[in-house]
Amino acid sequence: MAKKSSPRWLNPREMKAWRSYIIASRRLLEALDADLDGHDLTMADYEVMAQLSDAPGRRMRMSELAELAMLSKSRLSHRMKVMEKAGWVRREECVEDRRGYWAVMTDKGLKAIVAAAPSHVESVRKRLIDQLSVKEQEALAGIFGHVTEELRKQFVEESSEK
Amino acid sequence: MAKKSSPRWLNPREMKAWRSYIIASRRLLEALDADLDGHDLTMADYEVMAQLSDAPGRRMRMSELAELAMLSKSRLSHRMKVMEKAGWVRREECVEDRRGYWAVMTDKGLKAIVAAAPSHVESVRKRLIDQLSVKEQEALAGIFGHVTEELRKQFVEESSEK
DNA sequence: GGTATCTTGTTCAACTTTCAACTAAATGGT
DNA sequence: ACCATTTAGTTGAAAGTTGAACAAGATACC
Repeated sequence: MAKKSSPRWLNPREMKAWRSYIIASRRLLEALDADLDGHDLTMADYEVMAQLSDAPGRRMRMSELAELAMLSKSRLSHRMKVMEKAGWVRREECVEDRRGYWAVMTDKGLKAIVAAAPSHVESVRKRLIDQLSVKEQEALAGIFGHVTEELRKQFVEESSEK
Repeated sequence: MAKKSSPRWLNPREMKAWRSYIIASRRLLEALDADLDGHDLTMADYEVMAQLSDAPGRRMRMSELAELAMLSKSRLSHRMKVMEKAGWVRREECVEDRRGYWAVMTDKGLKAIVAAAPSHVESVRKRLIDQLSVKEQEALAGIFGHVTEELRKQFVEESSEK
């Protein structure tokens, strides 16, 4: 953990890459969230609903849903309570594992996500995807595919060291 | 606003670009925040401190700081209260504009950011920058520089259309 | 100078997220 | 069968964020 060598500051090219990325990402997320406002959804809730709508029987175990939507169990639990109150989802006890629950999307929930999806996709296009050439789309996928993989490796390493 | 045409769903290439990006971004932010944990900083607070440390006299008006750090005035106000309690910043009344305040970084605050910076930069390198070739760094800067610009344009358009 | 409007920054209340504690059920070893 | 450990999921309190409302000072126009 100790730092012996002097810090390797970012050179101008590296700095530009990093700052461009971080600034655009925040603005992009802001814009996408704002675009979803009319549908009473945040990006996080949208992700939950989208995953659920894709699952067989439109149902998924809470843990798996949390995993896919990249939320903590606790956070998902709280959000589910809200969405349940809105009538979009329902929780069912799980027979195979009596500790667990199924998150089940209701018809009303399906209607909500189906209503929101086209405008969300349009928003993703307008704010990002349609701004990029095919080459750039491929570069984006390449860069971040690689980054994800590397983060996973690093996570495993860090978990095992001590 | 009305949607006449059927939604233009993302094709596989577009989908891959979008998903890779959004997933990696969330994981990356998580990792960077976790790396800052030891210094009692979040990315948002780090940004505030970094901007302030760069400003002439290590002081900046609240509004400008909020702008640069991409926080709402309200949010900055709350964070400042916390950081003030930690002794990292101080607020001074502004003589030229009596409505306003200066956010001023204290020596203790400077020490804190100077202590955190090398490990944060190392973290940005390890998680992102050092994973990329020069070409990829340039692609990243190009893509997101362009995206930022476009978002700004769109924002102006949307503000003016009633 | 008077007054309408805009800007600065804070505050309060509602809401969201995090973190640690907890219940209960499953798993695994002996 | 027993007990320790792990896993699923929820809860409640604390911390963080948002957005509207607000006070007070600046600006602009007549």
